[in-house]
Amino acid sequence: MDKLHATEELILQSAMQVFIEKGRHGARMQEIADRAGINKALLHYYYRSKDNLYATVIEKSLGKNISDVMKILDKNLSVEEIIRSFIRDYIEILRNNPKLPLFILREIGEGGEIVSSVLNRLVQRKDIVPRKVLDTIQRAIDRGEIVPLDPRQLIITILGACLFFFIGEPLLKITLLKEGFTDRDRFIEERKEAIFNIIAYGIFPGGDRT
Amino acid sequence: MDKLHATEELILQSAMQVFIEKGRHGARMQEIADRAGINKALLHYYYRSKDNLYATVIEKSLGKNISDVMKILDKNLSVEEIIRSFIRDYIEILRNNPKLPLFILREIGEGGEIVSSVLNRLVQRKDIVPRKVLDTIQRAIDRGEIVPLDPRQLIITILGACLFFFIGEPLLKITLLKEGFTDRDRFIEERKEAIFNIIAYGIFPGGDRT
DNA sequence: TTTATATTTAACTGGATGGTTAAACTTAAT
DNA sequence: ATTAAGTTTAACCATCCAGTTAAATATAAA
Repeated sequence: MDKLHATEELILQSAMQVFIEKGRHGARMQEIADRAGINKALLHYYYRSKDNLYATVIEKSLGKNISDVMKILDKNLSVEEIIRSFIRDYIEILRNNPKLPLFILREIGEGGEIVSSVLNRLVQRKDIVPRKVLDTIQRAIDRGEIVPLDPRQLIITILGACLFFFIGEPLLKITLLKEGFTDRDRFIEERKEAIFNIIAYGIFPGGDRT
Repeated sequence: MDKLHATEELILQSAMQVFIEKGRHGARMQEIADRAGINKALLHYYYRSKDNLYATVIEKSLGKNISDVMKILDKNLSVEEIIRSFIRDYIEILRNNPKLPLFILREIGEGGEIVSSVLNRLVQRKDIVPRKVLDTIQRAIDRGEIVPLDPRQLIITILGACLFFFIGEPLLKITLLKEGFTDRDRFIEERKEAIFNIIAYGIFPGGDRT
């Protein structure tokens, strides 16, 4: 990376960290500068304003997040393989960036002009509807390979199942996981299997549908 | 309600709204006062400081959230009935307070001293591990009524499945639900059935386990 | 009516923040 | 070596914010 973009990128990474930790209004430009090991004036040299920096961070992290999900979902595989690999790969991504999803959900949930224009720009720039996987699921339903259901309900359910451990972890640790939670990595690994098995086969053995 | 507590409660409700919308650092005391229809000095008369008000809001909303979940989970029912009623009731609660969970997850994810001490106080004050439902599930597993799995994995999966639509809605609306999402209430109702059926029976018909 | 408490007003304050500036310094390219 | 661009420093500034204050007013209770 050339020097010009190195500093720009360094600032962006530092800003992302601080915004993730402190939120948009809690983050301080001086702190971002300290984190990046530069002086504050340089933040403005490169990004002009706090809002601009924030918008760039939102755009970057959102783009990456959606891209991650789409990449995993849009594969030429059977539904079973898509679900299995999605759960496995997405949880791996979440394990490596546990704080990013909550940051994104939080900022988008909060709304505001900056977020809105980032979202609008994103939508204008490319189609982010996961059409392929929706079709794949629907075709599998038509062929009787999976039960009739709205593919979107299925995907939302899987997303939520994968995400929740990571976005709710501090709370889970004082409630559900307060006792006997000794190996986080193992629990996450088990999570991959557990989610897939529940989604695929449910929890009632050989159960009939009602 | 007596007058003394009416103002105190009014301030608290207004503060909760504003904190939910703007976050801790984005919320302004003047705005909270405006929302409550009082003058700003009265905020300090009743709650002494912004931090104190925030801590009270966190404690209140967290307490309610955990209480909601625990109340639904800790019933004397079969596993099937617990899951069915949990999904139904929890989604109803979420429908009526769509912004609260994300607020809580966000603030806890952000951490900080205030949140930590609220969490500590909460933990000291009472046991918030949902023991009963964990036992119920484990006993059903032992009896072969449901497949062997870690009860905590199951509960986390169900929580995530119920929550995600609500916390991720703005993002889902430009991605997965961009097209054909015309009746939100209907979608939410369908969600109850979809989640239950997926959890209970999975998506592969009469599927064998792997 | 008096007393006590709750509420308001309007102005103020100290500190923090995002942003700016000019000059100096450093680094990279020619 | 010179020039151009990137970076730093240190100070500054206007604005905003949480919090304060004294006095006045309103409301509730006795």
